[in-house]
Amino acid sequence: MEVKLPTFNSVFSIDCVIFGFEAGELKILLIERNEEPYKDWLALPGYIVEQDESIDNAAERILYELTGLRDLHMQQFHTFGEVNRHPQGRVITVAYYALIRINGQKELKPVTQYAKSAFWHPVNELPKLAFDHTEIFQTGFNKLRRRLNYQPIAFELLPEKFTLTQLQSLYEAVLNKKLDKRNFRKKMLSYGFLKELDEKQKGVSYRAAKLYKFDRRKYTKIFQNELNLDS
Amino acid sequence: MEVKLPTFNSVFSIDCVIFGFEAGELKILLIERNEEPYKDWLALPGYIVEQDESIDNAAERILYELTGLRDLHMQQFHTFGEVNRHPQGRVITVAYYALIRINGQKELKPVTQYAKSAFWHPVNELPKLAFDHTEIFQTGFNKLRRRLNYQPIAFELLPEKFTLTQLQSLYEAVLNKKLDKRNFRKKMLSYGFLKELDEKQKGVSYRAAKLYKFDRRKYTKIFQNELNLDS
DNA sequence: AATATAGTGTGTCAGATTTACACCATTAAA
DNA sequence: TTTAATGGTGTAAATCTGACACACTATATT
Repeated sequence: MEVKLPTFNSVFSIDCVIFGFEAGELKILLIERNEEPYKDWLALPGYIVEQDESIDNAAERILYELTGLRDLHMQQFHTFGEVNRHPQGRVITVAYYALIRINGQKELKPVTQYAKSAFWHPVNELPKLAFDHTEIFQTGFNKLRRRLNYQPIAFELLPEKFTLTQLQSLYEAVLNKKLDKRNFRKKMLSYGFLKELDEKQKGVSYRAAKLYKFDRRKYTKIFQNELNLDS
Repeated sequence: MEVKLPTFNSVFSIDCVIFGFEAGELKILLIERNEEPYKDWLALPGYIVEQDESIDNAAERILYELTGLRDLHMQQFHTFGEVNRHPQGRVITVAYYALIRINGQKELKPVTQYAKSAFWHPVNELPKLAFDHTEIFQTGFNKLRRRLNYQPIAFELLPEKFTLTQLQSLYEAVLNKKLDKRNFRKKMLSYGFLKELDEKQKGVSYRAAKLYKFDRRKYTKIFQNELNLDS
């Protein structure tokens, strides 16, 4: 027996909180909207999910269309479903987050006309955002903080080769507190998944620091036995 | 300028993973479906969200209609959005979880005809469930495990007055491993939010254990300064 | 009354982890 | 050569964790 699903005018969307780290500051990706409602406002990159794509795929597509960025590892973190969160009807949105190295070269260029531009903005002093995007951002930021403590996500925000000071300042930016240099280094190195390179920092006008990189293979070897309770 | 939202035949639903603890065993609430598809199968309590209710409200309503339970503190934990997770069309579902004291008296009685019955089932040896509900359950169970370590959720599963042994066996059931009795007690008591009562267990044929209760006021006082990163 | 049964309740020590804390080294620029 | 800026390092105290065993108490059984 076939039973038909009820047909409602319900719309699903995706919104993305994309974190980057640049010049010692944590930033997120914003777009300038080119569509009503909230035309000309700043907003998180987000749009409507199509009928025939999974929400994970939708997240990737939408981010690409609005910013030109691809192949990020995005994870959903919360779904926002208040009745009046969208002025034009019922829209439930699934929020995703991702981390990315901000790369001077990589241009941010919307592929659709729904956004006028896309750009990085420091997470401190965020302007007012469209819809309930300020709340969505805040929830995502909390998630990021929490995950920083038990997942190797910091390395996705840094260049491939980085100094311990850069790593520490990233932790400090995300957690919003000062850490002790010696203790921080001792602990990070004790994990055993940082690989010390034979290279040093270049172009600084003071003693150059050693460069390290994150050894993902070692990381998984070390932590393969721990339950993955992340889902 | 008014812009109309596109109209898709998208359907939203809620599914609930409700945990209870009884006779030393962790259980979840299942229903027997009375509707196609998957008529007569066992499933998590779940149904479709209405146009004019928030998803949080929908979760409460749906659980009530299918099981007769009300006023649980439910929290969403994941949204499942694969294209073909529902055989009759596109249905995206937001999964919620909650913890509850299983109370002998409290009867489980569906209010709607969509379920034939509702009952508790041990989380070990779960039968095959309808749709992707096995995966939803598994994700929720992982979430529960993780939260047990940093949130005072164990107490929602126990009677108001409980013994330390009961508390320990709950932890053991959720984490699925044996804990050391002396260390467990030392640690729990050291937090300072367990209130020792002047009462003892009754009706046991061996030395009666002291009863404790969870002092939520003390708990919040102790942990008020810690960042609440739970959202 | 004696005994069996079943679970309660308790302390210590070793090892690991966390925290606090200050100074010399190196490089480039002035 | 001096200054400015950051890199890099060790130790000791305090705290936390994990391993480990036995006497106590209440009831039921004989």
